[in-house]
Amino acid sequence: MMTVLTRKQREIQERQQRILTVAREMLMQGGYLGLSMDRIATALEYSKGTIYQHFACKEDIILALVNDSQQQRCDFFERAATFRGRPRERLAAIGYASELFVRLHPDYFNVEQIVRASSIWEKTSLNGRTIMRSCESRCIGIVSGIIRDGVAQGDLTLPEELAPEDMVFGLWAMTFGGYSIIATSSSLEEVGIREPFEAINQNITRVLDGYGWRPLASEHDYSAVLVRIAEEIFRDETERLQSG
Amino acid sequence: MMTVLTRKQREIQERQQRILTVAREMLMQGGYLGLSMDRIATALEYSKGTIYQHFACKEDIILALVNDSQQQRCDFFERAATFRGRPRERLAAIGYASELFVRLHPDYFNVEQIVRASSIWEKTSLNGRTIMRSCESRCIGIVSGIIRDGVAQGDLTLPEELAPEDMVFGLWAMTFGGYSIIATSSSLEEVGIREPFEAINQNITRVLDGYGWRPLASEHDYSAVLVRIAEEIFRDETERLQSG
DNA sequence: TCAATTTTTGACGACTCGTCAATAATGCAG
DNA sequence: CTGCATTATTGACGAGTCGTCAAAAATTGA
Repeated sequence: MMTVLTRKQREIQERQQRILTVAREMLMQGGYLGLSMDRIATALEYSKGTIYQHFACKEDIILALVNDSQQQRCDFFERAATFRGRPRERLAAIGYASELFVRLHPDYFNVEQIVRASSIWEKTSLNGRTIMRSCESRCIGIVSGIIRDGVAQGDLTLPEELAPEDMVFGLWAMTFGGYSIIATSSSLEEVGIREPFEAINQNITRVLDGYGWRPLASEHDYSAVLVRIAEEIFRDETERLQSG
Repeated sequence: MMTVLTRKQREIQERQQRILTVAREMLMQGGYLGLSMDRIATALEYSKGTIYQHFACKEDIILALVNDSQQQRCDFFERAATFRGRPRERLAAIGYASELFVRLHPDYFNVEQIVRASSIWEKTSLNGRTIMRSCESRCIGIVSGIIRDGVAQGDLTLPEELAPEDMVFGLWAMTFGGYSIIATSSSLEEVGIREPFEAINQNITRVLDGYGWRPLASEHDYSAVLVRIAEEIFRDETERLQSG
């Protein structure tokens, strides 16, 4: 597809990006209520009507922001799944990807929570919703695929009544819940939770051990594996994180 | 404290309740955006000013709703913790309380998510926030207490670097995340998650097994324990659930 | 009974969002 | 280059929102 864009089209694309950039800033600053179409227009020195040419409503802008990040997470997951190793090691790579993602997008879970809550979802366009759903189910598919590999290789046995997807749901719930709480709670320290990220990792390890997924954490040096994952799969991102 | 309320004071208290009732309805109907102070006033046939005599802002009404439920959950947890049995059985009682609560308040996690997201929190009054925080930390305290009992009785060993609170955080993340996803996702079935509640229970069991908390799920008939919990601690609520 | 106090009211200002006729810019054909 | 057709941009507008506050009504108590 060798489409050559006209100058106008390029301008429009660029403007779309600028809208999202300033919108993200406003959202971080003042949450859902801090994001205002008028203020976006003023900030970019366009009229409101022009902004509405790009997005049908405020909520669609927010969803676009979520989807931008969501897509990056999907990519992270896909790359993580290519790690060469036993299934549980590959799942560790997913875990690494997950944490990397949340550290690179510290605000993401705030925004996802906005979309999920408060009747925002209902106002978004079908298109945006479809993108979000497809990202979600791709991520689920990647993880459940690894679980199936684990079963196939004999490292893991699931009870009959439990589908791999049910196991994914547990991991999903723990990470989504954990990161959301971290993003929205001001005072975890006060209730005795000093290192929430580390706590999530620990607890996820326990889930997998609880399923008896070999090799267990006690049988294998997973921290060494994580070092390899960081180097082999996420070299650039890891560096970006350490320097930023 | 033998305070006798005047007729007026009783009226006011009653009105407060009615405000919350109609607000809850609106919130369920149309989310954050569906809740309007003008409409509350119209619905109750008072003027807006009178509503503002009860709550300083829209957000405080929402927080009051959350706190109402939150307090009930605290009570559930406290009652659950009184179950006579080994620590892990008492934790199972907490799990039962948790599920009972979410089933009795199917909308609660929607509302909690609204409060956590979208800059609502910042607008709430100090008073309401304090109540919510105190409920939260009471719940955490109850669970971490049970964990400490488990350690004390030799049923459970925690790694040195892990505080009981970190373990609580894992359970909290899984339940909060799971219930929130359930409350806000329309299409779990489509991605292969058929019985999300059951899946959460299963996964929590795995976490505890992963910590090696005796007796393990395989060594003990916890479903029989749950029957006892339902009968001995939550007889009324369980019935209400089955008939409602 | 009547003045002091409390409660209630709803018009008001300041902001939103999203629309849409009118205006400006651009593309294109002759 | 000119003049028409198409596309893009504008911002005033309607409909709602929240929260305030002087004025009106109700209640209290002496």
